[in-house]
Amino acid sequence: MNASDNARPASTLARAFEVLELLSVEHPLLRVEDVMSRLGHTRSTAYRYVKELCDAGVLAPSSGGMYALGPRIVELERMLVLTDPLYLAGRKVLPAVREPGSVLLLHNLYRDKVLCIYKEGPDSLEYRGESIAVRRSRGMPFPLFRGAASLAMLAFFTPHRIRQAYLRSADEIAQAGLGRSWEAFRGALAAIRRSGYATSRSQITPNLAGVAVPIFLPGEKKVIGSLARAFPAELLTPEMERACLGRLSEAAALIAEEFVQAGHGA
Amino acid sequence: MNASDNARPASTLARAFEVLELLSVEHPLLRVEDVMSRLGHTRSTAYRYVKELCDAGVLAPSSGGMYALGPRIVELERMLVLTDPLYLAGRKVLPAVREPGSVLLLHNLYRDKVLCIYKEGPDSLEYRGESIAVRRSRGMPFPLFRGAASLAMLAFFTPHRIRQAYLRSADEIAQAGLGRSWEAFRGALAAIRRSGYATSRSQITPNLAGVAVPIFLPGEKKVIGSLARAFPAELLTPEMERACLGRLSEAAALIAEEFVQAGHGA
DNA sequence: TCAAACATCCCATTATTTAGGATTGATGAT
DNA sequence: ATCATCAATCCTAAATAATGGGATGTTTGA
Repeated sequence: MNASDNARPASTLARAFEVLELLSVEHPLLRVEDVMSRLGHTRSTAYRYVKELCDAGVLAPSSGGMYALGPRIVELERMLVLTDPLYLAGRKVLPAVREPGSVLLLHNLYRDKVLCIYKEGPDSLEYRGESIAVRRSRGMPFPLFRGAASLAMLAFFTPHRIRQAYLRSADEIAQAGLGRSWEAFRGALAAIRRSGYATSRSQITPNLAGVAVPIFLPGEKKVIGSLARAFPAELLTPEMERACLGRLSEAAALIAEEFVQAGHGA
Repeated sequence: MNASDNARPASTLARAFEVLELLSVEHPLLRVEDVMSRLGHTRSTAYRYVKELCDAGVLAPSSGGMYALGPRIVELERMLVLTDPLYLAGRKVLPAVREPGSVLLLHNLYRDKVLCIYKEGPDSLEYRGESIAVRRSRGMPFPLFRGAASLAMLAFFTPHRIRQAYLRSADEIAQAGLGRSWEAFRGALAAIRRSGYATSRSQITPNLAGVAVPIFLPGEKKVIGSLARAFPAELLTPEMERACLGRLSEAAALIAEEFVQAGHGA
């Protein structure tokens, strides 16, 4: 859809950060050759980027000319764990409000992605003797258009930003079943806003469903995240949705309250 | 000692990363004003750095013109937890070899700092009814010249790198009690190499002592980290040191073995 | 000792960053 | 609503740093 798709990022910093995008859980090591071929840099430039990222500590030489993520990441993540108001609020509130056997998930916005930042509960749900793994955990990114946790935030974007998102990702939105037209999409989100919560079934993991509510700052207005509960898909009846909603909303309000307090800590 | 201390870093990437250095656990928020005043940038430049770091996801706007660390950090740290061979090796080996009530710590090199990357055991040690907190945990950085975990790595640097470290940090080394001269420092490290392990007492936390061994790649040679055990200072007698050493060395060898396997995983 | 792979250095050319002020955009109080 | 205040972006010529291509060091392992 977009004409200029693989255009060079404008700034040096952005180009350097592209190097980190080459890494993934499946391929945690990279060679300078990769930087050259995949990003179209010359040898000198590739080595310079890699060196500077190493100097910054976000990349580190491994063995045999390979590079991996560096220790600065670990240091920074520790700061985040000790200071991020949303994470701290979740950590404080969720253990107390969680019902035994259930799984609660806290999510964050991340440009046009959604990031899971906290999971409270077991790593799998039991249903009829089967065990369904809840793969989400801190640090996992998700698409903005799939899953209850994402929709609960998306629906409360400003109208302008919703429009932007549609224009950029109409095809992805259609694929996710959110509507094949702007009208349909708009309608789907309006429905979420009216009911105050979002649901999804098997959108990301088969047999797994979710109910999610947005988390607002106490002064109503901006969404700072979403709180979701995971269910075995067959268990999530409309009655269950409503039963669950009250507790989730309460918890979301508590989190928002704690968020404000933690945020003032510095 | 160094003449040109607060010289401008050469590259824009390095300058941009300086912004992240302004953040700490105590001050997790920064204003653009801070970037201007503390790093000596103009308004435009400060805003541009902040914007580009936000675009990269390592910084994120908070409220009221403040900025905090961003979600990309969390995403990257997750990759590290799932792929870092040293961390994975520690996680696999240490729970099994740890004696009840003891605390084992795994450390990493990080340019000229040392980073704790894994703790196995309780958050505090009990001794004579008192509870001594072991503050180390994943992500905490430590100076290269203090603490057993650091010394166990430092001593096995190449002679050239040891010399470099001395030239750059003679004063810090003297303060840490590692010797007031090059000869003394060299001697202290030689002693550690001969015995194969390092100890420290109350160097970082009062009443806390440590014994640490380096972790070598199986093909002898490069240090990839260190394994330490924390003790109440009064408990760490010379006999205890020796008793502890065998177990630590064994564990270090196991970690090295696992490290190689994990490293080949990709 | 040598070869092979890995990494850095060099430097004229080119493209990006920079400063500084004007402009636009958000927020909140009156 | 309207204005005042702060936050953030936009604009330009001049200053500065990034770039590429090849030569040159540096490890590593036979």
